[in-house]
Amino acid sequence: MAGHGGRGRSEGRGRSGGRPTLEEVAARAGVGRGTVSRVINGSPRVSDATRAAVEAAVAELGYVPNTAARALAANRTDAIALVVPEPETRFFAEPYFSDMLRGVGAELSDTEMQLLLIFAGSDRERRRLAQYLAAHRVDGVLLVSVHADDPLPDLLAQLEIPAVISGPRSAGETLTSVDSDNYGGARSAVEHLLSRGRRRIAHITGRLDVYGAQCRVDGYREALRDAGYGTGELLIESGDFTEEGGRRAMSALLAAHPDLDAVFAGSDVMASGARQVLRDAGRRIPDDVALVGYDDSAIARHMDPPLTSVRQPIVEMGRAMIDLLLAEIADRRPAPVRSVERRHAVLPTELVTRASS
Amino acid sequence: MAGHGGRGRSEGRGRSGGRPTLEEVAARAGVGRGTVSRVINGSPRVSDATRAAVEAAVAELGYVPNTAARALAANRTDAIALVVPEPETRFFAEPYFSDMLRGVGAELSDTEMQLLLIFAGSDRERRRLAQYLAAHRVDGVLLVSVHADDPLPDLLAQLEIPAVISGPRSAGETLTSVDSDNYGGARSAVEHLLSRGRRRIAHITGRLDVYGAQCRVDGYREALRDAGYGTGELLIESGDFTEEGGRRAMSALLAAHPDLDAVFAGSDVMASGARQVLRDAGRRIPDDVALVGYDDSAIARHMDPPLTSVRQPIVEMGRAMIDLLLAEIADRRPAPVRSVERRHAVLPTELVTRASS
DNA sequence: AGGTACCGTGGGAGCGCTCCCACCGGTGAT
DNA sequence: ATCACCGGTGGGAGCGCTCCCACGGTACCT
Repeated sequence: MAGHGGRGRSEGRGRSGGRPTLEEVAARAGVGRGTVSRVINGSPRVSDATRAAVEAAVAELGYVPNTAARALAANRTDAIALVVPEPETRFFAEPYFSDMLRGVGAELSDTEMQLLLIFAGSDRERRRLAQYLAAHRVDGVLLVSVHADDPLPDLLAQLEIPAVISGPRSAGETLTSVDSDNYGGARSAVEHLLSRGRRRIAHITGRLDVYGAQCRVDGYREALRDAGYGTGELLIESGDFTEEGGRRAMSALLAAHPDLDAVFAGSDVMASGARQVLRDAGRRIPDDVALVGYDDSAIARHMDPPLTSVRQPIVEMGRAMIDLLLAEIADRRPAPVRSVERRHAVLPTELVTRASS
Repeated sequence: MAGHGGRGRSEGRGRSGGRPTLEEVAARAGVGRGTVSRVINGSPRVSDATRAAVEAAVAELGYVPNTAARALAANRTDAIALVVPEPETRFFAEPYFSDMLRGVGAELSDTEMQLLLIFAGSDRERRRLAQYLAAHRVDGVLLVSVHADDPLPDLLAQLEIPAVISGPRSAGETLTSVDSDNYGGARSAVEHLLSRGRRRIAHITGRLDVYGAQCRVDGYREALRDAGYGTGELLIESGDFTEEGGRRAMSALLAAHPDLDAVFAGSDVMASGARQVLRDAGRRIPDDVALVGYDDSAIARHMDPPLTSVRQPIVEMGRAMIDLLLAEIADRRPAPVRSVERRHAVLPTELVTRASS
């Protein structure tokens, strides 16, 4: 807290008060600055005896590296940001973020890296974030829940900041991405319904400008195609991930195909809307119509009857994001561009079977 | 991303790639480095014309200060930490933290300060935190939900890191603190019950090693004393902030004082436990026994009947914590010790009346 | 014996900023 | 006219670290 920059302190660098520096550790250990630096940073090019001497000096002096100095000299920050482009309320309300944070935190705990949580829900916060990124205050960025038209990914690319996105924006995502297997998850849901003897299976989609929702439609379509269904036998109605959307889609489906005996909804929330309409129409679940959702959220567990749903491995996705991001940061360290090919991790989903199907 | 330390880049500092530096801005504006620094930092000792010229150069070059360099030279980080000595799950589960974070974030948004969220639930995380603090990577610390025997406050004092605690650990708290008026909140609850004609009012306390719980007992005691009650007429039973504790305390109270007609519980959770016991004993709420809780949590709103409860201004407490912390940091900047007297803010509570009383 | 290799090491230079001192010219007091 | 003063300014020095070059020593080759 005491000494500041400037000449003002040239007289005797008193031992008391200030934190010890590399130089002081070096003097104590009877070696040079460079050697201490090598020990601190775990370089292998140090003899065991020297390393031991330095470590002793570090312990005696209670030396802790000055992060600012290191950041300045090495041009890195040892910090990464988890950017949440949502208002904070959403962050706390949805278990998705909590799980993600858990995975990220767990994977990061073996590291020297510091995680920053940044909300960018409002315009103001976004401007702040842009400033923050422009200042290169983080070595990399984790992007979750990004909308298709968000300018953030482009900004990151332009600033050449390593970034990993969860839920790619399209099949040709330019950023390194982590995703759950939406296609496979949808397939497993539909195949489950088929195996239960259902024959007229409808699908309520999410917003089709969301890539993941699109993949789920593909999974539905191909599962039925592989079961011998023709294109004309697909019962697809689009929702928008909301409960109201689920209700509307379900009403339309029921009107057009009164003989349907199963519904695969693209999210638990939409399944909840669908359930209301089915019940109002006098259809029993699962006796008359089987229902399957997606996300395996709290809604699914508390629905009446409990909802079969596709679980995404959110925690593992968080871990995977960190793995990829750290790799990308490491890659970029020596040469600006090396492995240009982007990496895309896709993690398996799991069908959680409950009474609704 | 390109240039590193060392001599390696001495040949021509090309405009492309690297971020502009203070020096470059100064050259562009035709002034000295010091002057640009003054403008950037809003010093008043700059003429309007010069300021305009510098600002133009900053805009043209897209200059953004290098945080690491500033931190190194000025010995500050422009960051503060919100330390949560709980596992992350608690953090997401309890609206307390969410509200607190909202207040803190709001108050900080006018500032250049960066907020770090640090969990210190496990031993491992705590060791990490200690290292973090020893490296002085933040200018100040916000401490929430700290237990009486936590060594963290001492560590902060020893490292001379400014800190503000929410919920002082005792009446003689050495750290600057922010609290809600537990005493006044309890008084208002009891006075409310008296005004509703209740005459035999019991109190279920929280853990008495928590200072706030102690204050609530004082409020209960003095409200009754001022209403003319003698010490012998106090009906106090201690809980431990848990639902089970609330049940136990309520059972004991009911056994000892079957004629009680009101209960003031030191938390909503304990009130919830008490309600179960009252109901099992055939007491109607509020007809036979009025019930009042503390915290005004979601539990209170969803209880049957909805629970009258004392609301704490958590968001405002968050704001107040930031105010005090920033003041403390500013104070300490020129002279290590100036205003030694600690500040303690106490914010008013509000009784939210519902059907249970 | 001389040459080459390599390991371990010391220390110069520089990262981009803040702080402070010195200096400038213009005022107002003497 | 002289001097002290003051607002405004330029730039040296230094913050603590990393990076890299240079250097001495040992080991191994020819």
